[in-house]
Amino acid sequence: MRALIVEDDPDLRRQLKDVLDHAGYAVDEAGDGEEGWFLGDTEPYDAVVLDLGLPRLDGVSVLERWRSAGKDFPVLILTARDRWSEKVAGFDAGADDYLTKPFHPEELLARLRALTRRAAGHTTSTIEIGNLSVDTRGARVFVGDKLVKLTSHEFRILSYMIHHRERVISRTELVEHIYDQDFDRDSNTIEVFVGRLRKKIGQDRIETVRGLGYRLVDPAANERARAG
Amino acid sequence: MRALIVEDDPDLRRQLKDVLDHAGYAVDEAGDGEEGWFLGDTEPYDAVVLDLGLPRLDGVSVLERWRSAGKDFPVLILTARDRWSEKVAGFDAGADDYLTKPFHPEELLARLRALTRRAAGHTTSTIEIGNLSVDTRGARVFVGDKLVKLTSHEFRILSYMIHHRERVISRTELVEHIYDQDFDRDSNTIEVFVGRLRKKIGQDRIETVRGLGYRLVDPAANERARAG
DNA sequence: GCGCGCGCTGAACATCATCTGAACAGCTCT
DNA sequence: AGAGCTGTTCAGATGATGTTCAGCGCGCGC
Repeated sequence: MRALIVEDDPDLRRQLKDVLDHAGYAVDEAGDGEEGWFLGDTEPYDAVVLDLGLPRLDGVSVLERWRSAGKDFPVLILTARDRWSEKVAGFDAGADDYLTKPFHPEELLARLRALTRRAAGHTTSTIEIGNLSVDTRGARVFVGDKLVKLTSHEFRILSYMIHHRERVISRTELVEHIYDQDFDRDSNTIEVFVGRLRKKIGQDRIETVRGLGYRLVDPAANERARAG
Repeated sequence: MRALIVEDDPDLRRQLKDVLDHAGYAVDEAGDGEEGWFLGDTEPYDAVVLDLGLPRLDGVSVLERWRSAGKDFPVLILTARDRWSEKVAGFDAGADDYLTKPFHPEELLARLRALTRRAAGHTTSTIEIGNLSVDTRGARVFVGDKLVKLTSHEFRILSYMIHHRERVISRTELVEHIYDQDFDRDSNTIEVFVGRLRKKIGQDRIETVRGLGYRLVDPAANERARAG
């Protein structure tokens, strides 16, 4: 974890650095707003501790510049004054947390932990096979860069297949996962859907294994390894 | 946005509810730890305000149970006492922010905004998609540079959608986050609102994904690459 | 090579989700 | 109480979507 401290009071800055150092952060320091802004704009920090009263460029402005430049690291704001209106301004400029001096080192660390913990919780939701990519949250499918419109059931089937890639999936397995309990067992609905899917995403992306079911494959990788 | 208040003092609870109501949240209330835990375990909240001193089950325990059950909504902790050791315990139990009584309503709102904003992966209080920009603080919406007047619920829906941009949002998800506990589940209110929204911000900005729900998109970016 | 069945496909059909306009109800402000 | 705004309900229209069906191609076992 890499942290930036922007604080003009040398004593407090030193104290902050000690605390963060001790907690295992790699710490950079800045003594005024300009320097702080530059560092934050340049280096990839995991957390920033920012004083509001700063020479050369005040804290809220620094924060606004970062945010409008797309920087999204968590920022914890410090101030000596306990004025709620300033806190509100800080929050709306994009701060994630706030601490009033004097504070207890343990509390600063706890807040930083909370911030970095939450910032880490971003996961992707698109699965790819070859140049076919399925965005499971957005319910969208791309072939290359081209958006393909699928109906609800088509998407469910493709989604299930791509979650079990390179495996043969039987018709009944599909039926059981697409529909609830009772569904007419002999019906060729699945075949119709697979047919429509093939038309939309490309014929060679879904292989049919006669007597067993279907398999989703990467057509480009087919030439490479062919066993039987 | 839907919020839960867990607070045993009836006066303070009423005051909190008023503040959040007025800010456009759909608010549920709980008077003790057990009830609060149950609601948080059952309903999908976007933010929780949790008192630490509670009858039946104390706040830290409630929070710990939620977190170990995988609940990841942002939690803001309240306490009358200014004891930092309790704050630290709260943070390490999984709290995202902390406020000491007495507090200024504006500050509570600012902190909640910061929490929900970050939980959705955004850093500033105005969120844009294409030339549509939503100021979550001022509750104002612009198409290009033209101000659009939205009613309270229209704004709530658009606000929730833009916090979860490029994702399909089901009708029930919308209902659960726009309204509090008791609401007639089958009603086409949402459809009516979406229709009115489309009339105000442009037809092609809200796609309907049949059988799944709606998706807020940038109509200009139809051919462009995908997001993660 | 031959026939059997499995799987494919196009079109027709039925259904269901969603949209839309309008009316109604509730609240606030004067 | 009345006017205006907002949220909710309702019913009919509409079109996309799921399902069925019948005919055909073709691989597979014999």
